Amino acid sequence: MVGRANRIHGKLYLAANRSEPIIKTLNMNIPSVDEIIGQNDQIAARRASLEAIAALVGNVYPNKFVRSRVSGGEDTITAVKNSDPVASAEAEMAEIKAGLAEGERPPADRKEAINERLRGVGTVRIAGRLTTPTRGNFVHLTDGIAKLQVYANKKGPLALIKNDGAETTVEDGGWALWQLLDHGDFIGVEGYLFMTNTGEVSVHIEKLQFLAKAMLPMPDKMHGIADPELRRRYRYADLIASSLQVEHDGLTTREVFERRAKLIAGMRRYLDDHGYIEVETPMLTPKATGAAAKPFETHHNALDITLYARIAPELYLKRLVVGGFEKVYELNRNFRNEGLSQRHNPEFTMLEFYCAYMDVEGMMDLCEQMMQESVMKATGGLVVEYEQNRIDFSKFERISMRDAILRYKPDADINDRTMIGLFDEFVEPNLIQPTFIVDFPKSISPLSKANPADTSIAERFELFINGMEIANGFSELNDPKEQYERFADQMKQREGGDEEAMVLDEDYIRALSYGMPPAAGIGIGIDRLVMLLTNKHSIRDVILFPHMRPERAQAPEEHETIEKS
RNA sequence: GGUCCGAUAGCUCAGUCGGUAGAGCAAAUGGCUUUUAACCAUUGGGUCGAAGGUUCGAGUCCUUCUCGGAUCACCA
Repeated sequence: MVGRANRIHGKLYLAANRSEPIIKTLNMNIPSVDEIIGQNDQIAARRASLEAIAALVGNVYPNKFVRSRVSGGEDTITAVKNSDPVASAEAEMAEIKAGLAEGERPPADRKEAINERLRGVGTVRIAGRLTTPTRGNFVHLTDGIAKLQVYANKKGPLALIKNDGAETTVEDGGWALWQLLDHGDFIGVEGYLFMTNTGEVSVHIEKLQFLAKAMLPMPDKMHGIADPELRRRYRYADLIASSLQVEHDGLTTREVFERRAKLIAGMRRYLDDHGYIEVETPMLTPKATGAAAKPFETHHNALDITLYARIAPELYLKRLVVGGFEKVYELNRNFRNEGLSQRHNPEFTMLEFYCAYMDVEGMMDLCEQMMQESVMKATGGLVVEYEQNRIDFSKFERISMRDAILRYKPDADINDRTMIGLFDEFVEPNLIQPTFIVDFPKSISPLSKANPADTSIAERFELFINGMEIANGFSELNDPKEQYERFADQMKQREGGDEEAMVLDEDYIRALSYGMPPAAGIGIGIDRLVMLLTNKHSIRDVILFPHMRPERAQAPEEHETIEKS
């Protein structure tokens, strides 16, 4: 411990003499240099606790703790908390207490009957993080999902599990360890279940083992981490705060990402069940194409070529349709070298899928059905509250871009050039409920088939919800000659200064020349959909580790070298 | 990049008209040991984001800078 501290001290000594710490603390429980070298009283106290625990138990970072089985499964805190004996005991106690006056104790015989049943469960072995400060003899442990109260009795038999090398031995003295524990430490306990007077099932600890130390103070249990930057930058601490927090509005950070996982699982399930095959196409590509966006550039040393992080998997997936994958999807990241905003992260997750022999109408039907099923799986319903709106996924409107503009701006002068501008300004913010906008101008849809009835219009749709573009799909252009001409047109715009016009991909033209069946495809922005389902207003709140400015020192010397953007 | 708002104890925040730096929680010490958001008592903890200016005196007023948030423009 001392050696480690000295090393840190030596390494950072120069920085410590500057006016500012090299690790920016920003009002958070993250150590500055002073704190790392031990001048912060709270960290110093934890170090002292660690050393005292080491003297007591030996190895303070043991390699494992085997959680026994209560009813077939592993004894996680969640499993115990949700098990039938615990749930029914708490329900019965709640019923008893409902019939009692304020402060009145439950009848001893009824409580004893409950305890009798709880003892029948036998010994439980659970492990977790201490979520409440260790005053008194009750604390809560959490596995990140559920909390379970544990109880240590000073007088009762309370054994200490020591961790000496590979050996674990059991001795008296658990109370001595109990008194050294800090908020946030990990412990494992063995004991029996009992009912407290206040109606909470707890574990009466018979054996106590120390499992890991929290050297930094835990985030505030009432407020969590309030600063959005710190929540995103120190996501691990934010997630801990999720499990500690007593009161919160809406979903905790953990719940947001659980919901995200459910949505994605629901979409995979839907596509797998409908005969789609999941594929992975290159993320590092020689051409950044398939969408209108600026790419990230990198360099492959051995080949000595420039590669681009993909901006869309579209053209690769359609090559697979050419190759005979009639139903294919990819669910992964795309990268666009553009500004950051509430709705834009440099890397974002998109689901793209393609279905042979289908057109744009069929794709809209499919999109609607898939979204409904996966929204239902993620949230348990089809209506979500977002800001002041109630968004109803049970019906998706379809309206042409022209009609939508006329609805909100009846006197609009609509032509190919003005259409998109009018749409963005007057229509988009009004599209709160799920709405498919159809009949896009062909000129801005270079990969899309034209409508046979009106060749100036593309068979393309975009799905809008709460004023955000969520999905984009079309009948895929499969005429190689026309596709070549559309690319050529894009390249002309590019030369005219439009950096985001699409790049010609000759190999894709070759692929189409082998023949691609009629097909429809779609891309769905997963992050934005998650925002809607979790009532989050920033994309950074639905991405675990969103991109941030690098954390750095504020030392004056370094300011001069920082690029002004 | 433009505009607006913000930065005070480890955390969440007060700080009036410019006049000795505050609370709750967290921490330490002692007490208590079936508690329920955070048991009771005591104690420690601050270069008020940085630099400069006005003033007898600046957390407070002015300028510049840093960092963050909101918003606008491009983008999914």
